[in-house]
Amino acid sequence: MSISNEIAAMLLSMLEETGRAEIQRNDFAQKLGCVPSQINYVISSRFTPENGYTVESRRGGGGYIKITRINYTAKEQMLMHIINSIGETIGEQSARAIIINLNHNEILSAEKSKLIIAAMNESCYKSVPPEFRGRIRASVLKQLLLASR
Amino acid sequence: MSISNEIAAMLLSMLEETGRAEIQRNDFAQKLGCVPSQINYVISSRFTPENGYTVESRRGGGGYIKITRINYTAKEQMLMHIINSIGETIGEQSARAIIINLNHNEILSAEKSKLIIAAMNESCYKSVPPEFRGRIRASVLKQLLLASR
DNA sequence: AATCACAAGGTCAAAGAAAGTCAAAGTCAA
DNA sequence: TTGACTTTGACTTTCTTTGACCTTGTGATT
Repeated sequence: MSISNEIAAMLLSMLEETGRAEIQRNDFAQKLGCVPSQINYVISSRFTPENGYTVESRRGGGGYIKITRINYTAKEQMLMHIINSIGETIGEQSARAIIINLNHNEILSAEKSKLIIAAMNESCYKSVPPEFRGRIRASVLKQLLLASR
Repeated sequence: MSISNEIAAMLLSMLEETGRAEIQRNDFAQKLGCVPSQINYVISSRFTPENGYTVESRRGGGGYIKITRINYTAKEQMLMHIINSIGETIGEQSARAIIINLNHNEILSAEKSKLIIAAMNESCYKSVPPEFRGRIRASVLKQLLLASR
């Protein structure tokens, strides 16, 4: 298990309890035995809007970093919003993040999520040159999401 | 007995126990006395969708390779049979026919069928030269069927 | 008010750690 | 003796870890 994963797990468990995670970067890094900037790395690689999180922070004395889960009220609109936000091309990891997030928000059932994730698997696109893969993956994802309503 | 067979046997025995095998490529290769890339060879030659396996992986620190196998009930056998009957490439109409058929035989729910049919839509593959389309469609279909149980 | 020191957090690029790709070379049975 | 399957290793891509340096906020001193 990598340190980044532990950091993420720690933050997730805080989010679990109270719906938000508020930390002081240096303290937190110290507690987990890593350099402070690694906290930023973890946040920017795992607690993205795509993953359903927002992040606020403040510098200076008494500074902090606060992570909250995005709470979508209109679920149907969220789907459309997400579909529209998908660009011309997408990678397996990002696609996966989107699906997991939708599942988290109960917009996609576990079963459907599983299917869609399967269709995002890189192995599906092996037969085509790399520069094409993201484009097709994006189209397939959009079609699947549209059909999932 | 070739090394590749030993690697496969090792993975199979892991799968036996829990239905999934998770390894770290370099460690595993070391333990078995082969070069890391041979693990990829074994996986891509033996743990294919046609054989009922799905593979996920991550690179970088803390990376891994995870193999899962489907269970073998009557319906799954049926599915595997179908998956194996799909060739290297498939057109939208044939794909659609297969799915509708599976749905009629109650092997696929209406909801799942709808999703899979959406992913077979020619419009998904427009961004890629025609000669590639059938191939990707076939891989996507196989993955989806595999994940549909 | 202007300045200064300190206390946060932010950025970025280099180095490290894993897995993926590909093609050349080797093996072996038909 | 050819053709399918294996083995190997150089090179690539992706993800993580680290640290030097930057920016911003707070409070104390002039």
